[in-house]
Amino acid sequence: MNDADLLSGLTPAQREAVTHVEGPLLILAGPGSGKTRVVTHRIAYLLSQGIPGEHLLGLTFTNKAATEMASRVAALVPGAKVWLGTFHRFAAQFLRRHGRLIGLEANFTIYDKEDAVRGLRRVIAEAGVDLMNYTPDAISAAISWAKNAFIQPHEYSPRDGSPIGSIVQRVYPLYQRWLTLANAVDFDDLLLDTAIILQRAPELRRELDARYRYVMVDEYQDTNLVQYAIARALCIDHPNLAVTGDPDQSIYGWRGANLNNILEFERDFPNVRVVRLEQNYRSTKKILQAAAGLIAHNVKRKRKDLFTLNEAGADVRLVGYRDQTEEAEDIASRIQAALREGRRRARDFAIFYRVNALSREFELAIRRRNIPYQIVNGVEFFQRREIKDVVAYLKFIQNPCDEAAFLRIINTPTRGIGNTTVSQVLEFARTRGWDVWTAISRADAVPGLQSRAVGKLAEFVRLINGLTAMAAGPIEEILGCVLSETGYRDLFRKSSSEEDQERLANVEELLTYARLFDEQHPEPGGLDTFLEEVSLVNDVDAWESDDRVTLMSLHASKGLEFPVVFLTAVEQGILPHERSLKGNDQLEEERRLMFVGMTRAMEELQISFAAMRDFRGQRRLTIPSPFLLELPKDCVQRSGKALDIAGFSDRPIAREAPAGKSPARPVAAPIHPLTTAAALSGATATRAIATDDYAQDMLVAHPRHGVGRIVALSGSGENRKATVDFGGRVGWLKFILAKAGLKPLKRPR
DNA sequence: ATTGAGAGTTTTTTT
DNA sequence: AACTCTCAAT
Repeated sequence: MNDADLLSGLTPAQREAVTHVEGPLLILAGPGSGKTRVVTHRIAYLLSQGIPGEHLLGLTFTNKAATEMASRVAALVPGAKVWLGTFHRFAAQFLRRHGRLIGLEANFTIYDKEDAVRGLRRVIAEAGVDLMNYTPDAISAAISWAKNAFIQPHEYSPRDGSPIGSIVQRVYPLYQRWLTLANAVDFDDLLLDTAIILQRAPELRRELDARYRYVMVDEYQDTNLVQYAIARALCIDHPNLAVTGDPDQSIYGWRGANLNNILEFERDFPNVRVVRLEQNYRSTKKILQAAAGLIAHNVKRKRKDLFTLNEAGADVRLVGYRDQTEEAEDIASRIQAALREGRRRARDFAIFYRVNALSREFELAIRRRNIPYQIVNGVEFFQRREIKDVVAYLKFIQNPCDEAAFLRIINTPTRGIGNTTVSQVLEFARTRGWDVWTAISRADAVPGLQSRAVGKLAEFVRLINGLTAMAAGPIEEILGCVLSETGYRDLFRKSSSEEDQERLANVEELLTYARLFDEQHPEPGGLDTFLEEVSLVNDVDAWESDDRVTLMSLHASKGLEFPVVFLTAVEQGILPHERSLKGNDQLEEERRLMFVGMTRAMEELQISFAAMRDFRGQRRLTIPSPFLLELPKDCVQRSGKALDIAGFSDRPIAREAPAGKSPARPVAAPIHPLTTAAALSGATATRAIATDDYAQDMLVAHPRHGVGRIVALSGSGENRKATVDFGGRVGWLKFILAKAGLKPLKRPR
């Protein structure tokens, strides 16, 4: 694509941003202002100016944003080699290479919050710290806060008289030492360690600065101090930092995002070029007007004048329902009616809520009507117990110092190694300064250990050794062996409980995921990449714009757009959330959150609340959110009887008949995003059909060896291989399916 | 060492 | 209401 094509169809402001090459650039981009388009076109423009792709670095907050950008850049400049990804991924890759400088081996593990809190618990217990009445969660949050504020263990000092502060001061260094011994980092460390290294190793910093001449940061308003430090470190010799952001869409203050980073960008980079994108291409006038009216109530804000040339559109609907059931049913009915009349497709709709826990009622109402839907829910899949258990085996194989993984798998499934044994081993490890693996490898040296326990531990070590031998192979194969070797598979096979069947289904989904991964990463030794991916992805990233109604939290909605949006449960205590009522800053963040939600809507927006809501098993009367009173009246139409109760009826209430019920139409059942991704992948479609007939755990017949059970599968197409367990003398054998003539006997289950 | 019952706690949002 | 953790019985 040539320059003229690149620049055609851009407004003067957009063009100014796209053609800016040298020096710092700040793009203040309102919602729906074509920001992504500007960023991707700028990348294409830089490339067209002869700048090699290797010199460009784009940092985002979600993988989704990164993927989106990458695919749009690829469309503009096929084959462009630009590094686009999240801060956390960048940091993880950086630490794989340079972590040694801070005591991390290349095979370090990334702990999620659950792992981190578990470890913290242990550390606290071992050190005998009195938590007073604080929970480990609270301590963990405090440590996380410190890390985001660029405070290292030895630098931490509590504010005078802060009880939690003094606990943190004691625990933080212990926790950090525990992580180091396990060769592990938590999410915050990824960024913090990277920033520290860049600070301590000027040579390396210079090298990276020179390598990444042009750095771009998306959603700059969400950066915290540490991310700021990283970006800054890469832009000292070559101050070509281009950031995009919108202070009004800053909704991650609770994660340490520092709004000052964007508000003071002009001070940090005095000769910055500032470009404002204030024209909205997404929403109707009424929607934009309502959103602008709301956000105008924020005091700490740079004024921005949003406008659109789109048509006025319908009024924003404000509906008060009796309770959450009526709310969910009415919304589902409206969607159903629009689908029935052919006015809309399912993918046109989105339902937003402040907390994920509110999704259930909507899910039920929508499912009842057989409307296809998709819940985009945090990190749900990889958070499930069975998934984490199986993945923990992989983690332990990759990094045998990983204590969190060890604790998770040592007795899962149960193998007769109980708490006492584990504690003795860990204690032993501590006194010698050994990691867990070393300790269990020499279990016979542990004082006071029963001989039975020693035997069991030796067995465990053998199991892990066996698995480690396969570590360089395909992930799907390793997983398959984990399942059969640990007895996990038998456990599931024998069980008939609903719960276990669901677990089995999840594990199988993980296998599919692994298979897809293997296909995309054919080179051996992808285990660390796989684990990194598993640790850093979330379900939002797997979100497919399939033809389904989308249910998601307000936070997850950022960056997306939908023709019709339902913003639900806008009640005091929910939006704004009760834990955000304290400070004005927090209240303003909640208001921004609502602003973000509203501005996702293109054509229709409905905002609702319920007069009664079930909460923690209790039914309570609610108070409508104060934000509702801040909506400009002339673009909002009110309805619903609860408005009377709520004292909103200063104008006659338009009663609308609820959308009628209709015979259910057969539509696809909702499936998990990961399944969707797998089902839609081209790789799946082009695979040879025959090899698809084989599945994990299937019984097969071999002409010579007789009947065996498939332990693991790997590879794809003609190269798809199966590891088969024939039992007895024959044991395990590996076959190329296309050639071996294995006869499928029976599907598992 | 494992299991099950009862107690107690939880929930904001996400990399 | 749902989940996790603790403690006592097997």
